[in-house]
Amino acid sequence: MLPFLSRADEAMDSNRDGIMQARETGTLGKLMVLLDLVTHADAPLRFTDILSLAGQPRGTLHRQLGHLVEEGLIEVDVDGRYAPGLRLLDFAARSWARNEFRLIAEPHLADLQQATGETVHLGVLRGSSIIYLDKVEGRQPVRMYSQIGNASPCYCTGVGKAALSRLPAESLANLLADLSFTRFTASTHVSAETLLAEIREIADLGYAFDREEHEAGIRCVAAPIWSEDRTFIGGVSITGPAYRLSMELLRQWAVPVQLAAGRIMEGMRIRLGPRR
Amino acid sequence: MLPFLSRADEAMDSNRDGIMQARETGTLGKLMVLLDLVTHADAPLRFTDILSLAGQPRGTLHRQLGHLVEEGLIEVDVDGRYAPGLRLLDFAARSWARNEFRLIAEPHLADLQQATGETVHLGVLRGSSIIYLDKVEGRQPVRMYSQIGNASPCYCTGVGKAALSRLPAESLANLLADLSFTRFTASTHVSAETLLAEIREIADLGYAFDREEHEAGIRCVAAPIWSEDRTFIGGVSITGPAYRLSMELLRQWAVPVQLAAGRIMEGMRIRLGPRR
DNA sequence: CGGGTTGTTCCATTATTCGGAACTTAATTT
DNA sequence: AAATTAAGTTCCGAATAATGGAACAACCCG
Repeated sequence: MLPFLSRADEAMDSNRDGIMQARETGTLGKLMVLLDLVTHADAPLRFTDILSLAGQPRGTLHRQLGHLVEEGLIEVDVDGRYAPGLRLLDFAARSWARNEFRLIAEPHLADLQQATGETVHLGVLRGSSIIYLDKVEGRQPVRMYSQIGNASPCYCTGVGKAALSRLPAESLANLLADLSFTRFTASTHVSAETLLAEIREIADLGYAFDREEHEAGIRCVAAPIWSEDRTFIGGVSITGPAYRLSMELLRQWAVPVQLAAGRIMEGMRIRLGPRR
Repeated sequence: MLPFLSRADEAMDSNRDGIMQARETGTLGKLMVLLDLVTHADAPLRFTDILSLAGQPRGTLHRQLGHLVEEGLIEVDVDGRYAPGLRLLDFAARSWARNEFRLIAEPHLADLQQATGETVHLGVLRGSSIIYLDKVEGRQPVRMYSQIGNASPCYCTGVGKAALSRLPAESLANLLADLSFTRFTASTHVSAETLLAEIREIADLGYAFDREEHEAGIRCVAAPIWSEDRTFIGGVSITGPAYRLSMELLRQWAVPVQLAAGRIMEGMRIRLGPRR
């Protein structure tokens, strides 16, 4: 597979108590759990905060954080609070700049934006999250990094549900089994049953809606993008405010979104060569 | 210090042979060296490429890469080549979105852009690199991530040289001693002596120029931003094409750039509280 | 088919991490 | 101001994970 392809069905190791489980990668796994804690927090965390979240012995945690700081993955402020480090930016900038999937999709996203005048997103399924890889807005200069790179749940985003509709049955079942739902709005799916029902519908139609399920007042229509072997799955979407995007309009736009998705898949096939 | 503050004088561990040294952080350090190799490469690397670059035994390297892949920091394509992983994006998006320095500087960058019509950059000194934290362009929608997050050398960028001019003498000496110069254009500094001479000048003037030293045809004027204890150092700059930005014009803009830098420092002081 | 290249697995040795406890420092209460 | 509690740091024997050499498998390519 291309560099942007990876197992779309890997499980996430977290539970509801805030205590995170180490992954099967020894030392690295434990450190990444900490990095996750620090980067996902709403504000810089103090040592004790992390201590209770990580459930590690004090001495151990102290050294682990020290190493992360030493490497620039985490930074410490005057008050001894831990915040994400800037070295992460450098890593990410490179990861993004050369991502093949993004490069292939880029022109088609621009076309779609031109055709509709609304914001276009490109996302990839990673675990049970959608990671947004690109965004093309109209008019106003984009607030960079605004959405790009962010991981959003798959069960309440258009791209997410579109992606799930192309997941092999077994992978989908595993993913749904481990999924925990958070109600963001009145229309957010909160059960695997209703979600699965909609995913089946989407699989037939070939496109998905987000009916203000993630953010009140925001709708979108999305189409899936997948590799033949289904190891790589993502999607494109058109997003905008509900007052401007009626469900009727979204239904009309399902066609151009699917066309764009098709062209991107075509581009992938060319890059991949005829053999696959 | 604030979360965005960290030792500005830490040394970088790399040498010219392409063999990178492990840092003093045990297992993590070794893995980060690998991640550096993969993210800094121009194209996905094959196992053997990394083998020669990293100078590790095959078995060891194999396991290390396996762990990085397992954690999503690196991804493997069909041909077994290694590329940066998308998990890095998620980390970085959060690191960026909540960075205090950037948040404080944001409005002043916009003002500066409005006043001059040219591109404004915000950067921070990390080791001997400048990491760009923000960018405000005129007109055209920004190509996101384009510059943001990128690490550039300190000795050939306006922000870099401005930052160096505020580094304590000892830290500066250490940094210069370890610096290795790459000639990007005809006017790039390639010796510590000439660089030091210019830095002394900049320290007096309070602003720095980039006279097409990093990229031919691109000039800039920059002013330093620093915390009182000099543990945090960065800068703002106005950048643009040489044909439009005469040296005369840049000299005029030195004033607004310094004013903007001053206002950002003021903002930092308020955030930090009166005690420091 | 044969020979080189590339990637993977195994396992005894070695180095690192682990984690309890003692210790220092800072903040809070009496 | 002294006493008390909380917060953060250091230490070191025991437990664990990383190391790296070598053997093994897969893949080209001529």
